[in-house]
Amino acid sequence: MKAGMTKQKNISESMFRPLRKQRFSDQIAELIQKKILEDNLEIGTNLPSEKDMAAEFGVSRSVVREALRILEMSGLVDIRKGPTGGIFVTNVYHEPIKRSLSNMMTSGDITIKHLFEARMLIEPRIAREAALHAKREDLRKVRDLLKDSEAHIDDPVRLKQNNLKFHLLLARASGNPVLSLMLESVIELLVERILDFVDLSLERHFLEIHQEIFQTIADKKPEEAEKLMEADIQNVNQKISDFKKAH
Amino acid sequence: MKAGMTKQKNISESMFRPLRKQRFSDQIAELIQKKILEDNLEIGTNLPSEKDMAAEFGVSRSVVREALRILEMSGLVDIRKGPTGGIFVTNVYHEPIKRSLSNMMTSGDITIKHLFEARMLIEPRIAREAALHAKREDLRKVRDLLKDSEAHIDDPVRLKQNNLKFHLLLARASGNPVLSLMLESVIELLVERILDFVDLSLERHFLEIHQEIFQTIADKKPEEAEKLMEADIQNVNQKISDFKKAH
DNA sequence: CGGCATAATTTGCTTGACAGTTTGCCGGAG
DNA sequence: CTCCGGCAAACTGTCAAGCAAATTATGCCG
Repeated sequence: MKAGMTKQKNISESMFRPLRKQRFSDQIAELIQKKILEDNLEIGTNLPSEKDMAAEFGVSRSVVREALRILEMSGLVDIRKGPTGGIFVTNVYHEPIKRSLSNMMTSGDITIKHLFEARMLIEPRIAREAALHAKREDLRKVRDLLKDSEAHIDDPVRLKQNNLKFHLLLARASGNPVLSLMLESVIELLVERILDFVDLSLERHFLEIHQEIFQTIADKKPEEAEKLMEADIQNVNQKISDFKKAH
Repeated sequence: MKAGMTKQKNISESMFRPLRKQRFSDQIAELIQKKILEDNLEIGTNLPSEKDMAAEFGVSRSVVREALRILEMSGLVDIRKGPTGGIFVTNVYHEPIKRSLSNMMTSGDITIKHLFEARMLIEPRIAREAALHAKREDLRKVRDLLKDSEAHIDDPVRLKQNNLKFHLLLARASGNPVLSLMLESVIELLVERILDFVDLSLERHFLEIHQEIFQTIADKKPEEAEKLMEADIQNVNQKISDFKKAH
């Protein structure tokens, strides 16, 4: 258990060490990644099988498999078994972020409160940006979602799903994928960890608020959208606290 | 190992699909991860070798190796060869996030502008929170850093490094690791992609601004810290634009 | 005591084989 | 003709054993 050298941080030292030879698996992961990203391969594109790639790159299957674990964790590929199986392009860039946050929760570095604070910072801004930049297509999607909720007003589970989707759609509509990415990760983690267990009876109320928010966005009123969203999240936050106290 | 059962995401769909059997490598990655996080193993702790783990878990080395690629990408372990080598605990939670953002840049989904917008949203808030919550220890670190900069006022490379560090230290001092994590990822990516090539002569000026900001934080003036930080980033942003136009 | 070859340890990679899963195909029964 | 069952095929998943490469400790020798 001798400690043994942590990673170096400052340049003067790192000038001479980091010529560390890269593993084949890392290099190949990078090549495949480059192919996917630079060629903008569509989601669902079928890449060659492990065996074929191994042959193409001139390495063993193990190396390719390790590379695939890397790409999988990066949210770039999806792997399925069987004759129609293989390696498929995907993109779930927020998964790695969710994992990092989740890990920090497990180790006790962050709490739900921190996540809510982050959400409280990002989401009102997103509402604002959405009011400014939402495209017609974005608005249509949100409108359809709200209509679906109205049509299933007595199905609280569906309402809850839709209410979550509302926030994700707005994030996409904000026009800044960086904020969208961060918000998605935070929200999905919150849902997994607590929101999933909260009283369903509130969802109908949330829907009403969402309709209000949508209106201000459709009307391109950034200030009001921002404020309403702030109130909405504060509201959810409050319900959660109540809920936690009651249990 | 019949169970399988991955994590489910939404209730209605997950009812029928996700009984996908998990790979050994995934399960083992999870076990090791749990060990690291829940036992709060210190950074640098030496885990058993591949061979030993394979024996302990009763699987082949290939499986363990794939698990290690997963943990490596999650920023949880660091692997070195040789007699003093092995598998060491680390924690670079922001690396996966940086990778995701980097991938999105490569595929053209985001631009530098988006990153700056995110930074513009997060960092003034961080300055504010730092003014409110910074511990004495945090302040000391920042003070030391600024002193080091003064002592090397004629070494622009060092100044640049320190100026970057200033932002990271402040993020840590904010008391919210979620915001800190996000900011670190964004800033480091910006540095890698562009800030590294910008005129060094400006660094001395940035140092002065940082000193001002530090003063407001030490004096616990959140409003002013927030404003100064906003101006600082706007300033950097401006310099970058100028620089890009000139090249 | 210092320097240098050597051994030991650990990761990195290869090969070949077989198991498990999922789908398409084909043939026979109704 | 259609439906059903089982077989074959095409993948990924796992194992085993061994060698290569890197890196450090060891111990010999001058």
